[in-house]
Amino acid sequence: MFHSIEKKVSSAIRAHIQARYGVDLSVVVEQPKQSDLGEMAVPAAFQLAKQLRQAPKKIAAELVDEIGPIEGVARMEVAGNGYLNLRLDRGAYGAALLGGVEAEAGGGAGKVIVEHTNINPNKAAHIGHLRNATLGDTFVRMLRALGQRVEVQNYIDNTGVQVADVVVGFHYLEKKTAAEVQALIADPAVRFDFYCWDLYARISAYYGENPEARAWRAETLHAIEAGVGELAEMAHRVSDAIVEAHLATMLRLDVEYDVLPRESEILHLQFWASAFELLKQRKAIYLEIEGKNAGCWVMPGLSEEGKVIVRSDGTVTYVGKDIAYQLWKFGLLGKDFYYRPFLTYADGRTLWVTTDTPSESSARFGRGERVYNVIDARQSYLQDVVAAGLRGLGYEQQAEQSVHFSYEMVALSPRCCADLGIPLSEEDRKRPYVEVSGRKGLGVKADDLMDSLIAKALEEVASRHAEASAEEQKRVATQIAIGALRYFLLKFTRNAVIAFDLQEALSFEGETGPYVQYAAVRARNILRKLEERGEAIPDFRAELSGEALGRQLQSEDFWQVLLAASKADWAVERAVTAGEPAHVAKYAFQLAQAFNNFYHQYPILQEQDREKKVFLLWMTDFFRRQLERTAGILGIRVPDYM
RNA sequence: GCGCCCGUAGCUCAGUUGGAUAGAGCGUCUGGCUACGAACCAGAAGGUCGGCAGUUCGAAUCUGUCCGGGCGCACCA
Repeated sequence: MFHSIEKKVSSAIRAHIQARYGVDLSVVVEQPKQSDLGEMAVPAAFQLAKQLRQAPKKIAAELVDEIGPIEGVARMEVAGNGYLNLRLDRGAYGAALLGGVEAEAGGGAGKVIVEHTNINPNKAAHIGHLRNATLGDTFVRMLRALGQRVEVQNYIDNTGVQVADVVVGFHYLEKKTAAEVQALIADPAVRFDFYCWDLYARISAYYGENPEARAWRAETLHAIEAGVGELAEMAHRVSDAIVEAHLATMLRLDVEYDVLPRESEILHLQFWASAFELLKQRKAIYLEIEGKNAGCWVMPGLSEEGKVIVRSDGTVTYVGKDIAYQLWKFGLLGKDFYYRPFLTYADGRTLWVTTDTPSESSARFGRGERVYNVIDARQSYLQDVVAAGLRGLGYEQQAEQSVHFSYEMVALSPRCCADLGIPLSEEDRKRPYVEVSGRKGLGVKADDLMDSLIAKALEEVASRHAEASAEEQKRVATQIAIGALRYFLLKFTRNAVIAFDLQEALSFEGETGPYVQYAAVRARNILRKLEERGEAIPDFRAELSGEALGRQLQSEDFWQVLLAASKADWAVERAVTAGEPAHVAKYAFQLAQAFNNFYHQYPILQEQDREKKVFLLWMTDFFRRQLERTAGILGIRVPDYM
């Protein structure tokens, strides 16, 4: 609603300026700093001032006088040194919202692929992985809210070094057979992903003290690649079990995927061989004959010596495989996976996994028009190499459409380490934050964190709703805990390093998920109470005329709340453009804040004037819908009560 | 050495791509429960936007430079 008026305003002013001054100006519409300045501000006169060599104030005055009426706009005035401030026709605006005139869903025609999570399947997920998944999942929800077709991929590196290391741990350190590992996986008393977390830290430490043990890793990697024998069998069991654990962890956060492309299939279906041929044919890489990279296939341009893609022993590097995978995502590889169903989500959607054996399934993935890779900022160099690979092959457009959706790492604050009993060196204690390290087993496990949050929320719920059943309390507490966690991870912009602090994350007050949930719960409570007292929810469209809306919206308070609530789509659209889920989180918080204020100031159910009461109830209902929708985009559920 | 990111209230962070008097949460202090449940609301204090120079009507935002911190730059992934 807001957005469509904004567009009308922009094009009307642009057309007028074109006709009157012969200048084509892209007219920007801003939000005034203070609400009493109106709903929209246009700084066009400042831009025109340069070209026309006239005072901005004079130009602005001319514009106000000469532009005819714009639909939906009640008044236009000059403010400050030359701002054009606009005030909307409140009655008409309210009537349009009441009538349910909603913005046309206008996503792009092509499919967008978002790849996120991508955790090595060799140990439990930690908070860094949660930031990745929450950012990716929220961005997916944002795109879908705008009507965009989106495919969610979670890449599984099930044949890599990290899986190999855990296998080495089982085989060489613990002397376990594949069958024994399988028994461990099946043992309900063992958290297998937690077990591997510790084992991975142990084997990493062991390599440090016994460098010769790295030969075990090489041997294991070969076995995995060949796909036969005890070690390969074990790798399979381990990675499959950990993938299931990761999916379960993510499901607690309401994060779901469409397909799991796996490294093993990329290997078996020879994706690399196809990509290698392309790269050679189109001369995107060359065989180095001298220097330190002699004997390697190298991609030029990124640094003086270039980036090695194929090693002198003929094996391909990780980036090389990533280029092949990226080509597949755009449908440029000339090869495809086979797929089989992996699991079915509660809403009936199927999660597919790649396979190398031909199957009947008609599932098809990839062929995206635009690809977002949610990967942390430390890998930006490698993402640049992948994009350079596409360019080298002549796929300039696809390189443009490959977006490294980067974010900074989650580290631990020194205080948090102390709280968790993690010993720190003298040096680390002075740092602003300490980096999480899987190799050192240093970090906060995702499931542990969620458990702590749920326990804390449960205390609060139990103290307020002792009458509710234990099961119900648990459900509400879980929704609150997850809301708190997702909001916490989303409220920072992507390039801020999060110095994770347990006490801060456990907070349910102030700018938090529960604050947002609470506002929506309060709105619901009003409507529920009304019905409990035997009153029906009024037929808003029948009872509220345009005049009535205009009358009620004279109140600055009411108008501001309604205006804020009507901007949900506008906020999401801007956030998508900026690539910042944090902007949606901020909007949700501000909306909740506006409502809490309104709620406190106006006792709606006590209102005696019928028109006003109906109006206030409508506002409440409208607010509730908008906030629930926005919370949903953030992946935050609204509990039945709090 | 080269590249990227960061530096804004005591702390943690926003700041609509160059606009109006720089904002929020936490913390501190003051006040508010008649259930539309206070996981809330109202108010106060708190700033040389790291420093300097430049670009222009106008800079937290752009450029240069310096200071301080972080992360990358493998025939690892």
